[in-house]
Amino acid sequence: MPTPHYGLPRYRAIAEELRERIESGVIPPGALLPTESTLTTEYRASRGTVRQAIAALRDDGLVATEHGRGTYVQVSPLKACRLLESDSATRKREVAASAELAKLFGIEVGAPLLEQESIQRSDGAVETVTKIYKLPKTTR
Amino acid sequence: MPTPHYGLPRYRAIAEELRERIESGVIPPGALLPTESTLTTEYRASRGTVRQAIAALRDDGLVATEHGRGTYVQVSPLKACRLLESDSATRKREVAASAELAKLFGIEVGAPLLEQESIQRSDGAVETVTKIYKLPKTTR
DNA sequence: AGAAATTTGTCCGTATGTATC
DNA sequence: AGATACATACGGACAAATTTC
Repeated sequence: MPTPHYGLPRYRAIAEELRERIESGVIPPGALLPTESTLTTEYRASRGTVRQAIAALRDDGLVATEHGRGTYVQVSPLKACRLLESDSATRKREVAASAELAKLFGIEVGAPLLEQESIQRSDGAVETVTKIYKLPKTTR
Repeated sequence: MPTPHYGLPRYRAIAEELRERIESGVIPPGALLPTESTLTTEYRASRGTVRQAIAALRDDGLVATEHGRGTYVQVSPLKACRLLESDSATRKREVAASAELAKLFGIEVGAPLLEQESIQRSDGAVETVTKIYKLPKTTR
């Protein structure tokens, strides 16, 4: 049977489907995605196509794959905001905008920015450091 | 013929070979890489493997591929990254650890760290910039 | 400790679709 | 329109890491 792909490629469609499951919380951060062979039968796609879909999510940093283990859902940038509220290892401070950040926000270099830093540890070792930059409310 | 791969996977070996050609100037910036089918016969590898090698280079920002055209060597890996990514939503790159991050991760200042940056906009205006730092996992 | 099962990684070959020249 | 080149998709086979028994 041929392999036509009208519109969205299948691997992208599958990636979007999985992305929704993740972002809606059906598959929470830290949980394992269904195995490749499961997804293969679920979507009736070849393993290569499924792997391509997962690779797309991985490129976006949404998931991480480990050999022999599986593919884990990562703490996504958006959800990181919510995590900050409950996490203890979090800190807020005002910093001066770097050249890069200033350009992004469209402000002057050195202008004040609000930085929220969150540190995630595993067995005491720092695993991830998340920094969220926003404009101070006073400038809005 | 089976598929043994002692040590380095073939697609990585091919990627390294191509990287050398690029960085040594044999294939100058702006030039086209050999076509996939050419590389297929050159390395006696399947097209999928060649494409995997090219994808690796693309991930590093060393080349860019255009449908129906070919794969171009980028002007300057580092500079091109900054220029091209000014609009994209998320990007990954390797950065040198600042004093603060080095202390947190327990590494040396300037050691490589993986940074994933995510930009959230609202009506075109940058609202939030999220940066997630992790230790590079695999040996690069 | 060791064997088996599970799961992801690599590689091949083929066929067809789509964009560019 | 035809040729060239990259994109998508399938299926099969074996390798390597992890978990389970």
